[in-house]
Amino acid sequence: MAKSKNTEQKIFDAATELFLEKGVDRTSVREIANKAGINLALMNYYFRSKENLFDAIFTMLVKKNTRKLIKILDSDLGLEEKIRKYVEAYIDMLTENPLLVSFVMAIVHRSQERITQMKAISSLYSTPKFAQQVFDESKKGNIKPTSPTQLFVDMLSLITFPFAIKLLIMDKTSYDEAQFQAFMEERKQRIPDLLLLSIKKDEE
Amino acid sequence: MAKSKNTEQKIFDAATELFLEKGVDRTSVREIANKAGINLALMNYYFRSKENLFDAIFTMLVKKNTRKLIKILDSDLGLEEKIRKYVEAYIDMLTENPLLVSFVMAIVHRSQERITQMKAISSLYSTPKFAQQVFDESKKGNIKPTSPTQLFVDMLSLITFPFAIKLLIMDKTSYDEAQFQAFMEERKQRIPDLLLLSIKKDEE
DNA sequence: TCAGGATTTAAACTTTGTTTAAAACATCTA
DNA sequence: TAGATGTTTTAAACAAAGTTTAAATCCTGA
Repeated sequence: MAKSKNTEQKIFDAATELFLEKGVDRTSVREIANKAGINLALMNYYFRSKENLFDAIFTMLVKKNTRKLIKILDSDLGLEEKIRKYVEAYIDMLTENPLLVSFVMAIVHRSQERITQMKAISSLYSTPKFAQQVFDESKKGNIKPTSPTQLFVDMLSLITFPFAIKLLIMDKTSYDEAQFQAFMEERKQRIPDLLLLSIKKDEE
Repeated sequence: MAKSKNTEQKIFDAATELFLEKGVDRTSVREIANKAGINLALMNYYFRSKENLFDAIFTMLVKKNTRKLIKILDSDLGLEEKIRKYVEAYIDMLTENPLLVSFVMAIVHRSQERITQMKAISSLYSTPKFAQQVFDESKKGNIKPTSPTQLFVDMLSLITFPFAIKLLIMDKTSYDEAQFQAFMEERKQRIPDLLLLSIKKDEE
């Protein structure tokens, strides 16, 4: 068990590094074996397949980087502050881990079916507390009657999609890296403002 | 040239059908050759590679399906009506062509670099007229001072991203296909309302 | 008509991920 | 301690994929 754990870990670490560096598709199993200093077949021995290895790594990365987001969503903060904190933390997270974006895109694109089975993803998008909160505030008349699902999808879309089309935006606007950062920084204000405005009760 | 055009077209058509049906990755070149009734090597003769063939098909599909969208964006409609029409047409388009979504995701994921070079995509997201309009209305004081880019990115995100995470949404909400349709139908109202609210001048 | 370019073919090549079967190693029990 | 048993590692082969090659065939224009 001692040495085996070691080998498994070596594969996991080497693959993580390579996947992040060059993307999953452009990383071959032989390369992983090389970098880990192990025999080619061991990858299939420990992880059943490359796809499986990717899942394991992806789950780890998501778990590691989204704890904070889930905590915010499940906290007792008021709706406004919760949304502001969530948007900011999410944008920070994707800015610091640009590869998570492409990983998510990889999943979304390559195996929509599988994405719903991944617990890490699943828990990230499970929002009972947030939904309840929106529901309660609607009922109490503090905000407009609002579908929690629509609101949450709005929020996710506004946060995530711009990262997915980052190069397109940079191309169209001639932004450099720093300007794109500033663009996303601006969105930390803009998105909550937009969302809060949309649920704000009409003055009567 | 007569027969050749024919062969090229046969490859193109067979590949289009297969790509749409099973996705690019799950379609092999041999399958395409089979379906087209041609020799395996002809695919590489006419299109330099499978990747290239995909690009050609993708460009065709985008062109074919986005003419209407571009027309709306370049029209002389007022900002409000333009946004409403655009959102509706875009959602209709993605609803009718679910595969365009996964095609876009495939591109976004697999070759961000290349996406900016694709003229079809590029023209879809080139919005000088819309930007000018937002700029003018801002200046005239008809709407809040608004960054056209931010507004356009908001709009695209709110329209497109939900399709990308469709299965996730269906899973979380236990929607069936029809309910998801209704969900997107609702967004045809919701998204313009949201966007217009965000640019509406504060009453003083 | 026939020379030369375009098209088509069969076959092979390269690189993937994966599997196999035997060897090496470790561990536990009689 | 010796041997059996299960785990880990190895080298080799496999199948499927995209691509390339080189020869054969077809077509066209002088």
